Amino acid sequence: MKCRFFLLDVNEAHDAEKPTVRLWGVDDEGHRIAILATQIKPYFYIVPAKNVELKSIRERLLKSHGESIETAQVTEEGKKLLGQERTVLKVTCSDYEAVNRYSREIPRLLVGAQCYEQDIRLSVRYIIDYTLTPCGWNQCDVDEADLGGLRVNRAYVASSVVASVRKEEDEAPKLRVMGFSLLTASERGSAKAERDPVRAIAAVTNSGESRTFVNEGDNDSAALNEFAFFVNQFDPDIIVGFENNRLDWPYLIERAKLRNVRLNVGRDGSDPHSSLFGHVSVAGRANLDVADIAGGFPEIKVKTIENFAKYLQVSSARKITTIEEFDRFKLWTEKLGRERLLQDVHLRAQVSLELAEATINFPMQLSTLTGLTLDQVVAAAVGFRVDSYIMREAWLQGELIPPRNEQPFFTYRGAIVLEPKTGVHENVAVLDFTSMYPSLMEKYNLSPDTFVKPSEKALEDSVFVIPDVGYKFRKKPDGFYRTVIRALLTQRKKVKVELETLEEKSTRHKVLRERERALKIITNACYGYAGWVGARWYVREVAESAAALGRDTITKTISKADSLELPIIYGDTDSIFVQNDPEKIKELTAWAKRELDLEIRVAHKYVRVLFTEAMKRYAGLQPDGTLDIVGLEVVRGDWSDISRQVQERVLESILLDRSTENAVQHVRTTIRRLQNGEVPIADLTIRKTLTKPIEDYQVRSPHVEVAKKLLKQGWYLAVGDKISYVITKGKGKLFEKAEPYAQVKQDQVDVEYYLENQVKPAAMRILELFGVSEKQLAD
DNA sequence: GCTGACTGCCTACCT
DNA sequence: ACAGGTAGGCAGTCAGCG
Repeated sequence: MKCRFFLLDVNEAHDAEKPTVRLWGVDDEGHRIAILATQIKPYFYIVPAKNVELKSIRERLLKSHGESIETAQVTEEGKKLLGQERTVLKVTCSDYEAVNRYSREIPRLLVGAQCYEQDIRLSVRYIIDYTLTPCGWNQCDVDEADLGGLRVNRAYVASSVVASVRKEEDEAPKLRVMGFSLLTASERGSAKAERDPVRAIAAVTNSGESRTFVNEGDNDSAALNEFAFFVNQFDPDIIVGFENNRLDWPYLIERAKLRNVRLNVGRDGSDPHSSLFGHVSVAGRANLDVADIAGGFPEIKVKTIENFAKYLQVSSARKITTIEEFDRFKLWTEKLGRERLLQDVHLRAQVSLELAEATINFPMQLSTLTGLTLDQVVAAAVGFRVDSYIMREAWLQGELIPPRNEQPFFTYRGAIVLEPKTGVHENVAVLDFTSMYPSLMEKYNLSPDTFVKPSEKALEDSVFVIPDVGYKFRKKPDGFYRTVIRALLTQRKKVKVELETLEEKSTRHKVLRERERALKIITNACYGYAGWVGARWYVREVAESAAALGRDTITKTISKADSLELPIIYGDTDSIFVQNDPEKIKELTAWAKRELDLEIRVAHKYVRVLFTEAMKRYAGLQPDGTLDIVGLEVVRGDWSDISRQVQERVLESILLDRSTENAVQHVRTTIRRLQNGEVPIADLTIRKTLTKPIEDYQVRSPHVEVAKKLLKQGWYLAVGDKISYVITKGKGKLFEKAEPYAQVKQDQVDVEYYLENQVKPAAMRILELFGVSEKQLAD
């Protein structure tokens, strides 16, 4: 029989006798299903040195591995190695161990031979080889099988190879989603799993169920058991939480281990386990961390669940309040406090669920596009998303997938940034080259397989010579990156065309909008990927050439604008800010299309725009009356709110009201409030991220010293955490006066510091352009 | 012993 | 753990200084 299913998760069955890939999903009728596929066996390729007789290799190989002839099968296959057609040996093994054993021995056994694709896991292999569509519909012939302990409605054995059903318009089935959140509290510092029991676990489902498993005493076994039972009973397809990968799951796993409780919430009965991209994986389900999704919203500076909820305006957003970790234990010991905590943990689960539902379309499209499962694609960094996407492309083209190997790293010259014309400019247009780097890579065929090594000879006419760096790339045939980028650009164009024809509210429009975003993200990351040492297709010269062509492009464009007498105010990488002169802009755009074969679009229009002397920092008034603030303190997460607010008001006064006087007045008022102790501590807090382990820091800086203090007090801190501190009165260096913000009282604040090093500099950065002196602020 | 110029570390930003 | 380019704060060093 045929089974058509929406693919949610893929893993390997380690308990099976032979290598088995398990596909988890939801079928046409809404049944949760598992398909066991044993058609595929682990394999790898051997690329022998050139001019070596393959037959003899094959025989030598089988002879030297006498004991394993039965376990390996060697066949010849035509593949490409960086575009070069090669006949290679495919070694199919009975298990992984054999893959590892043979692929390690082969270079010793056969001089000059190299192994490929031995690092690709079977589950990945399956998705690639059969072009499966995660978060999409797939089908295959199946035979019904015994459930064998799997927690699904139907288990099957695949009797044919699984294939994706290319019907991307099809909606996802109705999926069961569960949000959860953990409450912990400790008498001193952060709760530690080895010491402090779970206080409560809240779970909320998208079918309206809501449970909170409370543990009042020291023994949390019951709460853990009940939670695991509830998960299995509700049987979610998607599990979400906020920072659940980093905090909730590891804590639960550790407590379960201590209490000897099974957290067997996987659909195969397994426990959650840490997985490939530093996330926690639950077999057969997609466990997602909403914090990872929040990471894709750079406009949210401090990635808390509260901020994310407010930003997206999910329905429970206004109910959510912040309870400091500092206050939690005390609240837990009080009756009312405990009620509040329980309400809070429930709300967090609820908000996680709402946030996931509001944002999940994009990761789903990204999953379909890249071939990573939903949980993986959410957890994976950009580089690995591109990696996954192009591995599939490589396989489709018969190109061998190179390993991810360690290599030396050199930086190279990047983009050009222009010195801005300082001051206020009226009526300005920002012109952008659309997808400049990928377009240049495509146009000049920049690719590892077309790159002409300095030692190689090439006919002058047959190559592109890259300006400035002098690298050469063959014009023919199409390079690997060219085919990849072309495919991405074409797909995106197609999606855009279809979007035009759709109702904005239709489901398909929503899906395609996210699909277009996914295509855009992957396309634009190709340049960075090519220059990333971790990339499988890393060739520095490719990225370096793209950067050089970018500089050439923007330089030529500036010359052209000059010759058109179109004044340029500023420019960065692939954009130039010019006087909004539609006629001349039209001419420039036409020139770019004709001479450079690149598209320029008007990305922004500013009624007025203000530049300080610095690059990458400006503020513009948009036609709709809102300010677009770039690079300045207002948009930086490491300045106190009071300085950001004052600078924003200054910019508003100047750009919107055109009144320096109002700006100055506002600064004076703020200074007075500060001096009177009327500015709350929260607005004085400075946040900085810990970017490495404490012991790796070479200097003593405020946030590092505060982090040390917190660690000493027993708080749990990890790389990536934001340290919030306030500068207090006292003697010495700033790092000696910085204190954890939750522990500072109003009268301890070093008002002088906030005046001289926060508020005044932020305000003066703008005001000094208008001849305002610092003295005038004090009046 | 203090001051100011300068350097390097560090974070967060821009395209 | 996609790239390089840039701003700007703070700590620390060191020359110069009656």
